[in-house]
Amino acid sequence: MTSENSDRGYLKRSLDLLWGQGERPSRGPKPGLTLERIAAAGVAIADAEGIDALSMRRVAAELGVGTMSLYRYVPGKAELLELMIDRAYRMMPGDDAPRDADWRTVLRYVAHGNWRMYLAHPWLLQTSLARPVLGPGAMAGFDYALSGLVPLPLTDQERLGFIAAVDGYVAGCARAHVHAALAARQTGISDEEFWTTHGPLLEKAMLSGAYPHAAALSEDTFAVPGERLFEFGLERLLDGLAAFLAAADGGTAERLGGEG
Amino acid sequence: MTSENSDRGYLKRSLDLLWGQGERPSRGPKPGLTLERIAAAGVAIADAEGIDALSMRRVAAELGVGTMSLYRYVPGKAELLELMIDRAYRMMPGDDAPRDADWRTVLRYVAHGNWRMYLAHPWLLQTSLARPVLGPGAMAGFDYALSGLVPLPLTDQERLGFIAAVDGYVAGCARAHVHAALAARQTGISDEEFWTTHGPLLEKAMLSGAYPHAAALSEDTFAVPGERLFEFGLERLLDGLAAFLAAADGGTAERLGGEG
DNA sequence: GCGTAATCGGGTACGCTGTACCCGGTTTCG
DNA sequence: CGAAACCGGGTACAGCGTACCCGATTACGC
Repeated sequence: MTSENSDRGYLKRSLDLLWGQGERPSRGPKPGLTLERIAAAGVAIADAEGIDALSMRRVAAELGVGTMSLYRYVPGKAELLELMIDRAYRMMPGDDAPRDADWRTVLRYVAHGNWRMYLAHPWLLQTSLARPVLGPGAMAGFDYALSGLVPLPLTDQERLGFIAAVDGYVAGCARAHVHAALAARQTGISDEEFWTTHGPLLEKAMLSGAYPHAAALSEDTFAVPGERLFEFGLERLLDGLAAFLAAADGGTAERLGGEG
Repeated sequence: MTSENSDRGYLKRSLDLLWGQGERPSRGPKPGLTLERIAAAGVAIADAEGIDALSMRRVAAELGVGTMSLYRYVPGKAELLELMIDRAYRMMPGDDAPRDADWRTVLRYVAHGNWRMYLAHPWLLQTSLARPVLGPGAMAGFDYALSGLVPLPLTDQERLGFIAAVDGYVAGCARAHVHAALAARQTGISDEEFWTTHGPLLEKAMLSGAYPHAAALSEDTFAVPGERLFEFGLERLLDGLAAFLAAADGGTAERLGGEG
């Protein structure tokens, strides 16, 4: 992963790729590949075998071309990853997205949709992007979330605040959840097996008295599924946003930004 | 990054390292290094030069030893990373942590502390762990957060829900913020420069009509600093948790788990 | 119609990575 | 005082991203 990319043209090329600005030159043979096919192949590999299995050689092999041919379409692996990410973003909003619904329904859908997206493409949370991807897929998701907030008496900065809060919460929760799920797959050790094997060691640490509050927890505390934990916090967050809305309506809220 | 670790002893060794279970054997020369020094060197490199600069050779060079000597102390790079992560976690809770404070003060401190931690060690959010680290540092932070929730009339699962919600939110927000900050450093392009250079392209996309709500946003919408966005959402989340607390007290809440 | 410029496909090679394997020197026990 | 156990680390290998280069292919200008 070459993230030390000091080429100043890097970003421009990357955005051009994302937004399909490259027009075919007139001369020369026709390209045998498309960005679509390359990105799709990358996503398929990352989904099936994990992000570590993604290499330029592997993608090229999947497409039945020479490794260096990929560089005719993509400046480097970083840009390929950005294409893959924006492609994954395209599943939001889905066909089942509620339209013209109230803000809470929309944000809840966005949260659940992103959650599903992260579970379907765990590598989304394992990548270390140089800059958050600003491609068509990401824009569509953002615009949809925004559509639910337009009728509300908020400033634009507050609307962004609502979306950033939900997106941040989902990404953080999904990260924790996905890491736990990947662990089971990669090590071949299930959660139960993990606890039966290593419970004693951790229990010894508990009994040391260094973590009195954790030691006092009931046994089934960690038995709650990650998804349920996610839902619980999500509803709390939405409640908090609702409370802000009420306070803003009543004039008692500390507002964010000028008039929207 | 070798994450395809199918060795079933991997986890055990890793936890043993984290909890310092390895007793010195009687025979043979004394080790010239310690896990502490190795982890500290790794953290120093990752902080200063980014996670991509972290390699076994680089760490060994930093310590003035041969590359392979590290493998006398650490089974592999993955375990080194776990040591580094738990070491970073140790800064939470800090010396300024409020003790015996109300739950909101404690959770707010946890959130801000984790935020500071992620900004100080951005690589924490770029790592793809096999399993969330369960070392002494992480436990101490968890126990502290828990301490603020003990007096509340909640089930243990709800207490976990509170902490998971805050931790998740902070991690997600910090991830977005850190990626943006790293981008500026790595590409040498400031945020302003980015927008002046690539604003036109994105503006063209806006004017396409595909993103009507985003296009209608006022110009200063994205001018709000990431930290302020973080604070805004955090207070909303804490408000939502407070609302749940009130509802639980009033018996109108949908509870999580059995009796705590 | 044809020379030529431009582009595509991709082979070779370089410097980097994690780490398996092995050997020699050092320490301590029986 | 052997012998067992352990430390340090050199060598080597497979795999990575990609710089550089060259032959084949295409379409434009004349």
